[in-house]
Amino acid sequence: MALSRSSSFTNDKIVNKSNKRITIVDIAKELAVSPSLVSMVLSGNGKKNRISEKASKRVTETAKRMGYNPNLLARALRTGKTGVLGLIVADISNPFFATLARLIENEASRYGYGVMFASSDEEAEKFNKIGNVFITKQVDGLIIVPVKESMEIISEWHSRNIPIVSIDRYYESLNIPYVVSDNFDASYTMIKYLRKKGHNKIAFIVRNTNISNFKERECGFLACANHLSLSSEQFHVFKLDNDNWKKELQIIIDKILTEGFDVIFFGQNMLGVEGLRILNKLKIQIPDNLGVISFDNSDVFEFNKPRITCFEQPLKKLAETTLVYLTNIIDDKIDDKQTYAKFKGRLIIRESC
Amino acid sequence: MALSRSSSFTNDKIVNKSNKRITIVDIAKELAVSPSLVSMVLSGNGKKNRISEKASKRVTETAKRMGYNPNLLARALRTGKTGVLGLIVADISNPFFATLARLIENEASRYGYGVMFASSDEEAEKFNKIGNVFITKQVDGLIIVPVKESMEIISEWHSRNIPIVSIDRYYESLNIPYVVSDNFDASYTMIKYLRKKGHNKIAFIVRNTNISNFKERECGFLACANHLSLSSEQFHVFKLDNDNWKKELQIIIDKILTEGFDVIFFGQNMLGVEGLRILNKLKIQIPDNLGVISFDNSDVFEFNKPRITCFEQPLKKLAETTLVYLTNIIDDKIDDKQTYAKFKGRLIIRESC
DNA sequence: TTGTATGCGTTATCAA
DNA sequence: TTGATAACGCATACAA
Repeated sequence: MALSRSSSFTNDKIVNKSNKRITIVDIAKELAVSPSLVSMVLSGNGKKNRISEKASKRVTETAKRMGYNPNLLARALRTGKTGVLGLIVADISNPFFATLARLIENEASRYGYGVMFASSDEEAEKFNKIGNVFITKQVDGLIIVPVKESMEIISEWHSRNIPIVSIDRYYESLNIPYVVSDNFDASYTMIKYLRKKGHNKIAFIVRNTNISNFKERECGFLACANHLSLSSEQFHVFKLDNDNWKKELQIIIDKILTEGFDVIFFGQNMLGVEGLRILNKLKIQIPDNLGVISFDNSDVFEFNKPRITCFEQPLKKLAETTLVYLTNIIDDKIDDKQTYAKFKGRLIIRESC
Repeated sequence: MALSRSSSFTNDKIVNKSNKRITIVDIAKELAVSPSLVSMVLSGNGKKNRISEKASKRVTETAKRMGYNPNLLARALRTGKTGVLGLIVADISNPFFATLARLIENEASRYGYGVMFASSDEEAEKFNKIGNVFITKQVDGLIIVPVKESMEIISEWHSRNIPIVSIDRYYESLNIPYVVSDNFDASYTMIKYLRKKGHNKIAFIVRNTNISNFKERECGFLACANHLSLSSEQFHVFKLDNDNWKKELQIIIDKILTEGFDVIFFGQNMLGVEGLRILNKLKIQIPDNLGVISFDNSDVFEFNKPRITCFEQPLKKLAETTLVYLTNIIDDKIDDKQTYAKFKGRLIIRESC
């Protein structure tokens, strides 16, 4: 390969010397027309600018022949559009977010966007830093999973007119479009199911944070408990602080076991997986000694024995709608105020309760 | 913070109204110096260009005061460096790649790079398209997981002098740096372990492709079988074509069960998970009726009952080394020929065999 | 329907 | 040690 003198590949270095990148100017020269004409055609605005069919054709053809590739950087500098979206999740290695990321990737590419990602680890500081990096890199829009204490950060971005859609979680008081599942309904449904199955003493474990999704799960839980006239002995909410939550979880589970709850309701994917790890280690018999139900689906819940009943979020819908919203904001097609979507998920009944 | 009027955050809106983006020209005017001086200081080349301490300080200070943010697009257009890396994995929603992506994200950010990702779904066509999008977007480098039939595509990119590091898989004949685990050793180790446990008839399931990792796993398997003088009845390699592999897997597993193999060796994470799903559905007793061992670790393998013995890859090392290589190539610090790293992983012994 | 001129914000070259 | 000026490649308002 390195020997063939005539191949355009192998000559790259040599060719590069004489032959810099092909630009619209080169094409214009070749055709003896103006660069602007070429630009209009090649940027897809030929029709809009009423360029003649013939001229258009000539341009596109020689562009192809000369091996023209638009310099997106130059275009971006000029137009302010990079064609890149920024995605901030809590942790891309968490299957929940990885799945979400994949769906978002698919949708984004349908609209011609690439996506940069980064993980916040649920830390506001990282969240802030990442977002600012994205903004500095001039992403056209941001898809964010808010974290604890991130409201002001997001608000600040919003005030700079960065197109943002919040996914999975949201801040009601921010006028930022959001796409979430109906966590209230989900909790409610799950509790009703537990009651129907005859469970009498329910332990609900959730993160101690004001983030919408966790809060709504808790509210759904409490509302349903209230609606079903459960006494305060029949249910309890256990809250985990973010730092060192694994240790706390261990302690809470010990407590739950000694206090004779008959079912644990994990308020999140990660809590469910980690909780299950602990329960398995303790060799707790599920569902005989203890029922288990968890938010979010996961391969783990399917492979654990017994398989774990859970509530699956409609991730595909979330991703789809998020991109509809975001592209609309970017294209100035919607007022971003009060735009939101809430989708219902589904209970997947298995053997754990 | 939100109350302090002097904070740069709260004043942002007010500033934004009257004030378009602050550029080095604005700063230059303010200080009555030339834009080039400002540029030199702000781009960190002050020392190199022997700008006086005093001038440097004045520039940085007023830049901060005026709320200057460099326009990375303009810089990128000028320098040709975007500060973005492109990552092509087979599927970001696959926990194996999601974990890898997270580790790469961490490393990349240490070097000041952002990362765009996309999934090839093991399809050469998508792989090609994605990579070209990345290149068009002028990423500074590419981290790729090659797929079947992707050699020429990669070679073409390489010939265009795109910095590339291949991870997890590689093409020997391409002079492209790669970072992989020692798949040969892994297979070898696993088989030796199986033999030691007394297994006599081993079914090895792997994808039918020439991609390095799968090929080496197969070679390791065969070499070890040979080394241990296994007869041809004592082992067999089953190969799956990519399209519709799930159905094929089902058929192969049926065959394995009827032909009385006493252990299945899954040559990949996904095969292991899907295979296990099938075995569980058939209510096969593991390890009594059939032993199971798989490549790659996974939560599923930990939660399945019995837990699945597997071989874990040293993902962190892969990610670290990949970024060392890639940044070196980008900075022209190494000759990219014949640079590679192979790391050994570890066997995780559990109850499935 | 086409062409001209200018700017996007930086950096790099050269001269002072 | 600093400044003037020319690119980087493209898109657009305006003129023809």
